[in-house]
Formats: sequence, C-alpha cells, structure tokens
Amino acid sequence: MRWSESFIPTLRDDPADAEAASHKLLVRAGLIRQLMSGSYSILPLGQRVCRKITGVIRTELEGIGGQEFELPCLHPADVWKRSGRWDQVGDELFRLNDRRDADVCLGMTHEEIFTVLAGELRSYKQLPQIWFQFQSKFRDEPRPKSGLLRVREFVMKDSYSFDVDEAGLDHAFKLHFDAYRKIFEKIGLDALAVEASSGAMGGKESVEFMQASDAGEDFVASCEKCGYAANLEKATSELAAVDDGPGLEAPEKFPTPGVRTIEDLAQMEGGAAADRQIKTLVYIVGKETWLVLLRGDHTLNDQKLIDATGAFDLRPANEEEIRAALGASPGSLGAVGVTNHKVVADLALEGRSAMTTGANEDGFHLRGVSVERDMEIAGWSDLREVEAGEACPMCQNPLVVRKTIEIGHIFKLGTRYTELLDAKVLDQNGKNRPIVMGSYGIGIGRAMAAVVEAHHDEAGIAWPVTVAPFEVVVTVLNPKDVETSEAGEHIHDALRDAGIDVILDDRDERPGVKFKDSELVGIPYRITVGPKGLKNKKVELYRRRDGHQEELDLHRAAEIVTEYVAEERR
RNA sequence: CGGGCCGUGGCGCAGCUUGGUAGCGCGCUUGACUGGGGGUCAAGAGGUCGCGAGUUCGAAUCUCGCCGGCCCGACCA
Repeated sequence: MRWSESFIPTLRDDPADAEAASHKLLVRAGLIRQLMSGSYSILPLGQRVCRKITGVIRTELEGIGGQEFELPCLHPADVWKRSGRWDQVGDELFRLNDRRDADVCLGMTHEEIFTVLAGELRSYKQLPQIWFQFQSKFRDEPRPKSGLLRVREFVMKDSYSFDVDEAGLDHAFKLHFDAYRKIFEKIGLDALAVEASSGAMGGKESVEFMQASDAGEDFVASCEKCGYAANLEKATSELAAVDDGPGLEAPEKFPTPGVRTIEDLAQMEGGAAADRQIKTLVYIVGKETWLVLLRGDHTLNDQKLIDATGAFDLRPANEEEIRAALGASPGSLGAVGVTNHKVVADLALEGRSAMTTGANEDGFHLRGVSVERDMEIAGWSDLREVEAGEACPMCQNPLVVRKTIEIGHIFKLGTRYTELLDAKVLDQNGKNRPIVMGSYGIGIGRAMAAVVEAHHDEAGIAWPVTVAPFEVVVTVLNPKDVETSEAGEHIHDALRDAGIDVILDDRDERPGVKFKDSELVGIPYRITVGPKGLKNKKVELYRRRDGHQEELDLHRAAEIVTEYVAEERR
C-alpha cells in the first residue's frame, strides 16, 4: 500500500472542539471525522484498527463457541413494547414512524431481537447457545462527548447466551469473563473487572471492564491488596463504628436559627458533628415522594437509590415539592414522625441513636433521635457513595478511587426477556421453562479510543502491533532518487509478501513531514530508507513505542522486522 | 433540561467594542531551488462571514429569533 495513494488526512493542529487525548489524536491522525454531535465517520485508517479489534473479538468468541449473526438496526415497536422497554427507556431510544405510520425504533441493543430468534429453540438439548454480532447501536444520549468515548451511534459487539438453568448461565458468564480478559489484554488494554450496577438492563449480576483514564466518566473503587474492585455505583466500604453515647428518652426540639447545612449545624454551639447527624433528602419516585436518609457526612449515590427503589424515573424534589411534603425548607428536614411518605435509610444509620436531624420546622432541629425508635423506616439499603481511603469491605485496606472508561459490560439477565417474549424450551422432565439468558457487550469505537488513551505521547498515537492500522511503514526519504525508492519498494514488497501490514511512504514530502506523520499515526515500526544509509547498504529501524533505533542491513531488514512484528502479534 | 463559551476559505485563528473594499498562519495548485525532523522563493486557486428577519444610505460587526458545535452540571444499558 502506498501512502501517496491513500486517504490519510492528517492535521497539524488539534481540532478546536476536542478535549480528550483520544479525540484530538484520532481526528488529527486521520482516523475519524465528526458528522454531527455524537456521530462519527470512520476513515480508512480507523477502519483498519476497528477491523483488527473485531478480529480479536471474533477469534475469542468463536473460541468459546459463539456463532456470528447480523441483525437489523431497525426494529418494530411491538417487540420493545412486549419487553416493556418501549415505555421504560424514554428519550434515549430513537423512535420513528414508517410510511404506514407504524412505530419503529433504532435498536440500542439487541436483547429483544435475539430473544425472538431464541423462540425457535424447542428443547434443552439445543442449549447452550452463544450468539453474537457486530452491529450499530443508536442511543440518543443527552450529552455526547469526548470523541468516540460517548456517542449516539456506534458499533458494538454484543453477545447473548442461552441456557437451561442458572448453572448454565454461570458457566456462559465465566466463559465470557475469561474471553474478555484475553481480548482486552490482546488489544493492549489493562482492563479492571469490577462489580457493577445492572441499571435499566435488569438482571442480578453484572461485571464491567474498566480502563483507568482521565478521560473516563465512571469511578471505580479498588483495593490494591486483595483485588476487590467495584464501580462507585456499587462499591461498599467498612466504616469505623461511631460511639453515640447515652441517648435521650425522646427527641428534643431545639432552636437552630440560620442553620441551613450539615456544616452549619456541626459548627453551631450545641449542634452535632456531621457523623452524628441524619441527612434527609427528598426524592420524587414515579408519582410518590420519598425521604432518603443518610449519615450527615455521607453522599448519596443516585444509582444505588435507583437500584434500591427499582424505579426508573426518579429525581430530587424541588423546593416547592419539599415544602408541600414536609412543611419546611431544606436545612430543617427530618423523618421523625413522618408516616405519609416512604422513608428509606442507608445501612450506616442502622442502630444509631442520640442523633440530630431537622424538625420539619424552619430554624429547628431535633436531638436525641434514635433511628429505629423514632422513625418509620420502610427499607434499609446501601445508598451512600464510598470515598477514597475508606476501608476495603474484604480486607480493610484503604480503597483507591480511579476515573475509568467502561470498555465492556457483562450481565446475567436471567429470564426477564425470555419470559416476556416467550422463548421457552422443554427441560429433561418435559416441562416448559424460560431460557436463562446473559448479555455481553464491547463498544468497538470506544475500545479503539481507550487504546489511544492508554498508548500515546506528545508526538501522537503509539499503537500496539495487535491493533495498529499498519504494522510497519517504509519511509522513503527522497522518492525522486531512483536507487532509494527502489530499495524502499523492495523492502515493502518483501514485508507484504511475508504477511505484514505495511505501507510505503513514497510521498514527495520533506523527511520531517513523513517522520511526524508516521509518529502521529502511530505505526509501531518505521524503516527509513535514505541515500546516506544506502551507501553502506544500511537502513534504519525506529520503534514508535519507546523510540528505540537500530541500523539494519538492507538485505536483511524485511526478515528481521517480520520477526519483531510476529513476536508482538502473540 | 440548567449554566458558560463558540460558529469568518480544508485546519487553526484575527477582524466585531467604535458599521464603510474580508485578513493572517498552515494546508492546496503551478514552477524553480531543496532533500535525514513540518525548507525557501515566485505566481495562483479558494470565503452565501451558520441561517432568517430587523435597524441603517451601508451589517462579519448592532438588535431579535432560529440552527449547529464544545465544556460543566443534570442525565446515561
């Protein structure tokens, strides 16, 4: 392949609207171009990388018995209505009408459609099955950002497992877990597997694969010592016990003029330390008003509340709603004596007494409150967000919190979809039972961006050989010099014939331009062919990853570099 | 959806406050020189100044509306 004939539109400057390193570099190196917010064209160089990534994934999935499909993007509303998601997912689903005015939508994933196909399975003898595809997904994200990291249209590898029972699902899940580890390792990512919330997906267990990066938007708590790791939406920690001391017979109201915050009350003479206060938050859950209780110094994690309530439309109440519900303004709220609203409390409040909380009367608080004695708690849940430095729930070592990119997510779905969409088989006893299902995803573009986040420097991208658009570039310094350009072509042809992905930079450009471009694009090996070296029958090898250089004999260069590449392909 | 910023040749930007011939760098075309880290010289091509209305003799510039993009937050399979 000749650079002079390729469409590789590199840019000297960073695009003005890019922030994340991967965004800047993918655009500058000519791999992608934006079409509109959250929608990108993949250019030839980017497509080559994506093809390598999908190749790695395909190999591993076929290795665990996966069979490849290709399903439609355009779905009838009917199946989404039957699974309940038509009403559940809201604005994130792209909905449209066809010419007969029928409701259709663009698939945001393919549980429904695969489940419809799984309806053709009749007997447990046909199980297990693992089905997968690479297909575009559409999600009308409220805020696309960071180039390929959060988009509205993207290709995803999604796979689905179908088993007779839970044990089968556990096995399929484990197969995927191991396959994912291999995939991410092979494409050059150092993915951390973490416990995650299943979100609106349903199901009871899920694991996310996270790549540490400043460009990420998820936070993960992990323990360096025992390996515990969880998304902050799920993470827990062990807290030091708080000594409440002797309490009171009954709550006692006291004036707290001007006190609006936990901090105010902690500072006030006769107030209470933050960890001796009860924080009262008001949420609108569906059509109901709920009170959410936390220790004063703790923060609510919204996803934990969503998981605990099982609600999908939930938001903080506004000032008027709070007044209407409790008769006081934020700053003096409490749950003592509240019976007309549902009250949920964080586990850290269990058994606590002699606490201070709002009196539902502006300017007054209650002290001497015992949580169980004085409040009607409808449910206890883990609701608070873990903070860095708190003790690991497994081994008490201090937890580390890191920003990460979610590059893969695997779910144990269970029978939600198969029951609603009627995908059942007869078991060994001739009894009809819903297939037990798992679902597993990897975003291809996001994975590519994550690799860039993990492998770049000031000069540009530094692809691992396994996903590089080209493994070797042969840079001809002076293409007008016949001897130089012929030498370059010979090396190029020899590498190509040896099965190496090689590109010949035969452009009539200054050497500096070609060096900069090859480093920006991030090709792992560069063989420089120039008149100076040729006088001694030498060419120069440059390794992008660490800048290592060595001189090679002209006639052995292709052979040696082929070996280097083969080694790194693994 | 709330807050902030921004739309001017392919890319990056100036011009707008104070209305009057649309500019710079890079890139692009042609030619010459040059040839181991984005070279030099010469001659060129390329712009409905996001869109629409208004004010004005005259609008990139002022006013209003709309559209689009980025960032923070909300949200997020």
